[in-house]
Amino acid sequence: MAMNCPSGRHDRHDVYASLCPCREVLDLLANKWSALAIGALEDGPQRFGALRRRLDGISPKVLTSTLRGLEAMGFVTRTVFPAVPPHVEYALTDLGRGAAVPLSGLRRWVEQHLDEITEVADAPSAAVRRTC
Amino acid sequence: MAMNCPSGRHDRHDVYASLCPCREVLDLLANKWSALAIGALEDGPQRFGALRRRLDGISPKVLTSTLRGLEAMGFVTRTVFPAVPPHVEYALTDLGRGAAVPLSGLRRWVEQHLDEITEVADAPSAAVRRTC
DNA sequence: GACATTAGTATCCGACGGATACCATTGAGA
DNA sequence: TCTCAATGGTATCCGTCGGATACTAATGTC
Repeated sequence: MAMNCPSGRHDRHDVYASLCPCREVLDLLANKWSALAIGALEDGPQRFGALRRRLDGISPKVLTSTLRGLEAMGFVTRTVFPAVPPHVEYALTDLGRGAAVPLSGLRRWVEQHLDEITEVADAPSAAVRRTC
Repeated sequence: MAMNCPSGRHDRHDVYASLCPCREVLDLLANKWSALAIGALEDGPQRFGALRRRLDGISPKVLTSTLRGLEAMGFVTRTVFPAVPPHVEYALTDLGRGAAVPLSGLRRWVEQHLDEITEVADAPSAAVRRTC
């Protein structure tokens, strides 16, 4: 149970240490929209509008801030093609492709176990709709 | 690219469909504190205070609401032992143990790749502290 | 001249996260 | 007897964030 981070140099990081930068990264990735955006970009580079449609229900403001956050940490690149109307492409970096692996695992787990979850969450004041 | 959910009965769920209950589940699990709490509970049942200490930096209010959310969806159980001072134990359900797998993957990935991330996020206005 | 397209930004509002203070109850210690 | 610590929260306040909606610039097309 090492508290590795708070004390200077180290080569083992710990998401359970509040001062470890891990926390910021976890906060960025452990987020509904980030998980969906990175997953969408696994199919190849996408334009803003395509992501907006794929991430059904996201508002443009939130999509912008999600992508800016991912860009700032080096998970995606943003490429502007000078054209009118504007043409901007977002793509995963190598780092982004790496992060996509555990995130895909999470998305897949949720999809595959939803039925069990709704079953369980059923009895007490149903926090989850049962049918789509 | 199936939009499986919005139309009644189905046995394939899709986190990319805004109306699929998947979304609520993903929103609950794809969250910093949920990921940490479920990870902490993998070591066995824990009391409120122990979780509070383990999830370094969480406020009691947020810990309560996180645990209540996980309980409502059937990922953790809450057991009250009638005693003074109060004694309450939180534990993973089978479902919670299942969800813990991809979440561990995500936490581990972040810890193992933090150095690359800070390196990349370095050049532009460093959104991430480099040392702990 | 009117309209569609694209990648956002501007604005408003309510919900949520985070920080802090506080509570009830009892056993142990002074 | 008085005081203190321990536990599992709740109450309160405040700033940030998410979500919804409207709007913009610049150009090609009809």
